[in-house]
Order: sequence, then C-alpha cells, then structure tokens
Amino acid sequence: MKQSTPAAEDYLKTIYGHTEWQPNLITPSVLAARLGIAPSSVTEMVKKLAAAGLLHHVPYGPLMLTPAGLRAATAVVRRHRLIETWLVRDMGFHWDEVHEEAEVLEHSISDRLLDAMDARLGHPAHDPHGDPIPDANGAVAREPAILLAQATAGHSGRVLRISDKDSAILRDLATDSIGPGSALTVVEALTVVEPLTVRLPDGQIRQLSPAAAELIWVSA
Amino acid sequence: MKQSTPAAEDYLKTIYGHTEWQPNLITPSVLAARLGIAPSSVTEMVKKLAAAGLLHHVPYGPLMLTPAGLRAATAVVRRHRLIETWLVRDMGFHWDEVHEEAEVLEHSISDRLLDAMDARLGHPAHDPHGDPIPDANGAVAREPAILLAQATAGHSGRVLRISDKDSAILRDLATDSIGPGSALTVVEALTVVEPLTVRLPDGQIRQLSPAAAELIWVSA
DNA sequence: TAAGGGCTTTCGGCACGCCTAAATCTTGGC
DNA sequence: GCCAAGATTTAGGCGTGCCGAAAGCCCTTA
Repeated sequence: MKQSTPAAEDYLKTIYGHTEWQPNLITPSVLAARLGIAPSSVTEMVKKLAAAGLLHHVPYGPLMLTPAGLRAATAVVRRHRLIETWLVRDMGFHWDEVHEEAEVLEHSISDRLLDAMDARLGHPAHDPHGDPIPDANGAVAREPAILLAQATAGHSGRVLRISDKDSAILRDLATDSIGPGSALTVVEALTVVEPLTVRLPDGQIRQLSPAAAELIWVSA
Repeated sequence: MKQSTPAAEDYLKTIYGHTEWQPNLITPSVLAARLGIAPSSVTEMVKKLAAAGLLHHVPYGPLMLTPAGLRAATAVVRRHRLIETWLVRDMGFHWDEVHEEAEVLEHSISDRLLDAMDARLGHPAHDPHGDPIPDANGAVAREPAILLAQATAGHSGRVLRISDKDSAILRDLATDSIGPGSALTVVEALTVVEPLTVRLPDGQIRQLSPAAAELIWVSA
C-alpha cells in the first residue's frame, strides 16, 4: 500500500471526523462540502482510496472506512491532536489558534518527532478542545457525550469537548470562561426562539448562541 | 509576488547554499544534481523564478539570486536552521538526525510558530552544525572560515561549522568528540596520500578522512 | 577555424488534485 | 408508478512539477 498523500489523509480524517461523535454515514456531497472542494473531485479521490483498500464505496452510495482506512485516519487524527496539544502547552498558542497550524503540520512531521512530542507531553489523553487523542495503536478512549444544543433543562455535566471548527466562537467561549472541563447546568434548553442558558459552578449565568450550542459536548 | 511553493523554496535555498561559504556561481546542471532532479526540470523552474523576479538568468548562463530572491532564500534558511536548533535543544534529536525533518518542516510551519520557536530558544545565532541563523530581517553574521581540507599544518582554530550533507560522517565526528566549537590544531595537512591529522585540546590525535575534511570549516 | 562534446533548452508526456459542464442515477412526492 | 429534483459520476481541462529524448548552443581543442 503506497504511502498516502496529504490530500488522501485529509479525506480519511474528515470521513472519520464525521462519525466520531454521531454515528452517521457520510455521503460524497457532504464530504465535498466539508473539504471545500467540488463533488466531482471527491468521486475521483474516493476511487483511489477504494482501490487502495482504505474505503468501501458502492457507486452512488455512502462512504465507509475499511479497517485499514480507519487505522490511517486515526493516525492522522492522533497527529493533529498531539500537535494541537503541543502548540498550546509548549509554544504558547491559545486553543482557538491551533487548528490551522495543526492542519498543515499533521502531514509533515515524522513519526520520530511525533513520538518525541508525545513523550514530552506525557502521553496526553485529550487535546486542548477536549477531543480524545488516539494512542499509538489507534485506540480511542471516548466518553458518552451529548450535544449541548440537545440537552434538556436541568442537565448537569462537564464540558467534554468543543469542536474547533469555528475559532471566533472558541474565543467568545474562552472569554466566558467556558472550556473543556468546565462544569455547567442547563437552565433553559435551546428552542427556536430562545438561546440556551447555562449556569456555571460560581452561579454565573451565560447565554449561548445556537451556533455555540452546536459545538459543545457535555457529559451525559 | 505570489507566495512561493515548497519546490521554489528548495531551489532558492539551494542556490543560496551554494554561495554561502564559497563565492561560486551555480549552473543549472549543478543545481539539478544538488536537488536530485533532471536538468530540464531546472530550466522550467528557473524560468518561473526569473519571471517572479527572484532570479537573474541569461539563457545558457549561470544562476544568480536577485535581492528579492536572496530575501526569500535567507527566510527559508532561517526556518531550516531554527527548526534544527529546536529539534536538538527541545526535542532530544541528535545533530546528525535533524536535517531531513527540517527539510520538510521549513515549508510547513507558520511565521507565528517560527517566532515562538525563536523566542523560546532565545534567538540563537547558530544552528547545531554551526551554521549562522539569519535574523528576522535576513541579516547573517558570518565569520571568516577556511575548509579543514585546505588548512596547512600548524593551523589552529575552532570548528565553526560542519556541513550537514552527510549524517554518517556527522555521527563519526560526534564519537570523535569533534563538533562546532571544538578547538583543534592541524598536525598534518591533507595530501593525496595522507589523511588529515589534528590534535584536540586534551592532546588527543585524530585522523580525518578527506570526505570529513571537506565538510569541516575552522576559524581562519 | 571547424568539429565535437558537454551543457542547456525545448518538446511531448505523466501523475496529482483540483475544476466546470454534462451525463446519469436515485428517490421522494404526486 | 412515474417524473423531476437532487446527488453522483463522467468527460474534458488546467496548473504544478517532474521526466526522457531530441535539438540547440558554446567553447575548447586540434
């Protein structure tokens, strides 16, 4: 199996990411949207990945990682998350600034350097956004979580992860002192007309936009 | 001027590297050999770099960096050498293991991360091989140096730099306790039939192969 | 000074990864 | 049960960066 290119790694990582927190099959058009490329480009790459044994794909059907594809995907995710953790812990980056840098470096660093980072950081289990870091064998320790947007009033829990898709929202949350590990209780659930309201441990009340509530996962 | 690609950066860096220690003009075929690619590929890229104002080139003539090309080249060299320094000082790499990693990362890391490394390392002036690290403005502090292969018997000086081209030789030198900063005196100059002999400060005598003597630069 | 050898360049090709436009397939709604 | 909207795939193209083969230039040597 020939060594994957950065583009192929991005496809696999994105397919993996789609099913990490919600068990949905991904379709070519959704993948294209996530990668910001044309659907026809996806068709081509999918053919190559399927030929390489990394993807199952029946024409006009959804995409599924094979065991080999899953291994390759978790390896990339491991790189990404270790790099993010390193950027925050060692290099003075904020957790809302690391995504783009990791997006590039995940395709560049050697296994040797990755191992050195991992050891230096003490084999961390979670990245700065709370996402679990797969171990060197690809095993992922995932905790049951629910999306804050779907939590009902009265739900109490810790913030397990906050998606790093939108760094503006990450910055707002940071100024609101909400981050991975924060305890909170839902005061008012999200509705079509009302923002979500949560109470922090110190009694403070925060209102969260629907967009923010869609990015935050709390313990069940 | 549009942003350079990794390939273009490699061309500029290599052209710069050719004249850094010996003031020779580089020709397309030499550049091709250094990059490990076909001469015809060099012709193409040279045309692009010349069009971008980074290179002077008259057909069938040698290659010269323009001021803009020199700036671009020193920026890449700065990245390369800071990364090497960081790998050795922070990540536990040996000085003979850093070249390949830096070769890749120099094209990937952001200015933000580069600045963080630079600050963390205390703005180092030299990399692990003794090569000067250009500052953020591209200025390079270079000390007069002569190649050990050309030093005459009796010459005394410090090792200023050891080219990182051949990591096997770097490893041998490390076991011989010869590295940047080492003081040494030439006992017997290199000849066609004799290896070079040097004395270390503790009185120990070392014989160096012609290949090694061609990589080591000492203070004049 | 003319020829030949060594560089350099030109030319046609290829792999990759992307695009748009035009087929083609699938499926939900009537 | 059919049909059209929407998703997917095919077809043809483009830019980048590489290749080998062939043509062209330069210059040394006889």
